[in-house]
Amino acid sequence: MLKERLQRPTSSELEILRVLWARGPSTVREVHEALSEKKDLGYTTVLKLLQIMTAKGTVRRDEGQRAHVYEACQPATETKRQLVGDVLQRVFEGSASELMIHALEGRRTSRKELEELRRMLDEYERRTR
Amino acid sequence: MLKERLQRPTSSELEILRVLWARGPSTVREVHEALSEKKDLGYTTVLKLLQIMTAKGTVRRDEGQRAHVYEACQPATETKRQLVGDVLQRVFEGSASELMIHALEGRRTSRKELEELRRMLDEYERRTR
DNA sequence: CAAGAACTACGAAGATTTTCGTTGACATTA
DNA sequence: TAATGTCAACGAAAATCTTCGTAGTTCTTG
Repeated sequence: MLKERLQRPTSSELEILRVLWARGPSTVREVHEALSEKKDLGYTTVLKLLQIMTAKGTVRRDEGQRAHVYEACQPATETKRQLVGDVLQRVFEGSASELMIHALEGRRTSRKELEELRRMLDEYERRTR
Repeated sequence: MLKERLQRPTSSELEILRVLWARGPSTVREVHEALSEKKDLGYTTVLKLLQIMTAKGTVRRDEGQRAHVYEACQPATETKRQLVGDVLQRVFEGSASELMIHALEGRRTSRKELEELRRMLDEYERRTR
């Protein structure tokens, strides 16, 4: 089942990916414990999710040990890009400024974050000039 | 069934909302025709979706005419805010600059769009100072 | 070694989404 | 007015997502 690109993790899958991104390769137990902080999920639920994600090619696993070790197939950045790119197209017809306007409304954005955003733009522009 | 806030339209629902946002209040036939440009959906599929969205409070309808007229309950901006806010939290832990970085990578962004982004930041800053 | 603990695999129930077919009401028109 | 077209309501199939329980296997340890 080769099918690298185009991940669209579901909501639960994303939660698991976030753990894997934060912790690096992890066992079911580790993912389950990390998730337990926030949600109350059964161990086998997490296991099943990881099995499904393996089938989908979202994660791969090392079966070397008895407790298999799971790892995201794509780097976090790539998946995040796809997720935001999806919203960008589906909601904002590709307009990054529309996206950002709506991201900034609906919350108080600190002076610091605005500076950061400007720095980002300079950086991006310099890099792609 | 009062439940104004917190819309999380599904993928299909979003497509319908986009038509309603673009056209304003519309009949099933009108929505169906607009969608047919892109996708191939049956008339009753669109009708059913609109009925479900009515039940969820996503749209309301005027039954004055034989062909009911549907309209989004929330202004487009509000729903878009919620959609992007959702991604902002779930994917980027609330960091707008992370969101923007990933939105810009994964595509070629024109000089024009970058200017627009800067203008938008200035505008936002001025407005919230 | 026997009992219990830690794991994976399976299957399946329940919820939600997506998509239509069918039916019956109402309207237009030949 | 009879045939044809346009609509909404319903129900329901198929696909996907979410969540576990159970069974069977492989350690660990008293």
